Amino acid sequence: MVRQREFDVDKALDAAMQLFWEKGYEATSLSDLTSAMGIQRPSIYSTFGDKKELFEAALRRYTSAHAAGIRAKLQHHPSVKEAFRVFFEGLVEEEYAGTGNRGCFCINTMVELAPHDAKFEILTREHEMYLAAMFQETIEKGLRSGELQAGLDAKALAQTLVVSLIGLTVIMKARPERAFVEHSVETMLSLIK
Amino acid sequence: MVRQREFDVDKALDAAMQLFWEKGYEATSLSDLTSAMGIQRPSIYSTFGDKKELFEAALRRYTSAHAAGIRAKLQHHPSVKEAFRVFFEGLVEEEYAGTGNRGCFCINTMVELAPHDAKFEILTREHEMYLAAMFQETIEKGLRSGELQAGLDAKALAQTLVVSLIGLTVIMKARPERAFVEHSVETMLSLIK
DNA sequence: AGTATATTATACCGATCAGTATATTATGAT
DNA sequence: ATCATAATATACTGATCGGTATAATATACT
Repeated sequence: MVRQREFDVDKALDAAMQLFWEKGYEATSLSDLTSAMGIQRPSIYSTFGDKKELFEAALRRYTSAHAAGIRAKLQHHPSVKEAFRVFFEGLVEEEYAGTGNRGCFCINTMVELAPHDAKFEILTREHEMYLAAMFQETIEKGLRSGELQAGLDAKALAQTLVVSLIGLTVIMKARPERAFVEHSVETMLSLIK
Repeated sequence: MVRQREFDVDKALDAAMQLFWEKGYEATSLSDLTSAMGIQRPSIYSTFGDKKELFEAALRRYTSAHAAGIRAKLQHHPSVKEAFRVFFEGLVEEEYAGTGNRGCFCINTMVELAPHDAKFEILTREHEMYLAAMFQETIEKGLRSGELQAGLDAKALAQTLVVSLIGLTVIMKARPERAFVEHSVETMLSLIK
């Protein structure tokens, strides 16, 4: 009965996500978006709404993929200590390997939009809280298995690791000497005992 | 021989700093700046150069004041542990007291500009390295006085505290429950032993 | 085949962007 | 008092911004 959409909504949203992730909200123009997404301006508006709504959709796409990725990494090793070590060291390795340096889309948004837009304050907070909950679950698993020493405060430690993760991600944007972040990672990991 | 400037360069730069600090580079327009600085557009260009140069001057002004402020706080207490405790707890108190929430201008710049502009990558990195050096000096003072236990790695700890400071500052933009950051601060401080 | 409907492409909207040309005004030396 | 100089205020530049009106195009049902 009607003409059907010619582009892949998912692929288009992914392209928008990549662009917003790299450049942020303000610095990304509608022209940038149409080029990257391979569709025309009216298609963006009819499918995703205005620029802010598209950004929100892109961020939601990012956070769910990001959370799923971290969950997978934390479950990859039977040892909780080893899982966290591989996770944090992999984070550093990833940032220093490539030339690009996008960091975390959610953290970028926390800095750029959360202080001026309640919707993104909530959205980014919820993501970080979700990460903290995953970290806490992982630590509690280590406590149950006896790998981690009893009496360790799983919640406080999980929250500390989230703060560290954010700090690491942000400082790497300034490209400090690798030893700087490696020392920090080592010290952080020493808290998981 | 010539007409003299009618506005206070320092006051104008301070107004620009406040604005860039609050809104970031892209979201601050020249019109915003002329309003806040109380001067006309050509006065900005003749005195400070273009928007990027003005931003750089504002950031430099911020980083020197910021570093001096932190130095003063770290030297305020004879006990190193107490000095760090007061510093970090004051940081949290400050953010949760007011309604506003600007965080740190340098961190904002690390996220917004450092990944795409080498000048700001260097500038922000140098500031964070300077903070790390101050932290390290403070820790070494505690080692010399015997307050801190011998064998403690002053450099690694200082770097970790800088990462934590950044993480705390950023997560507070998402306004998590205060207990979240307080737990993190407590855990961080436990590393200074 | 004809028609209703939604997607597409083009071109446009007023508003605002960073930056500047122009002309006026104020200063200090002669 | 005149003049050279620089700071000021106004108004403008072309470019780009986010968003949309319009018209052409393609589909699925009758």
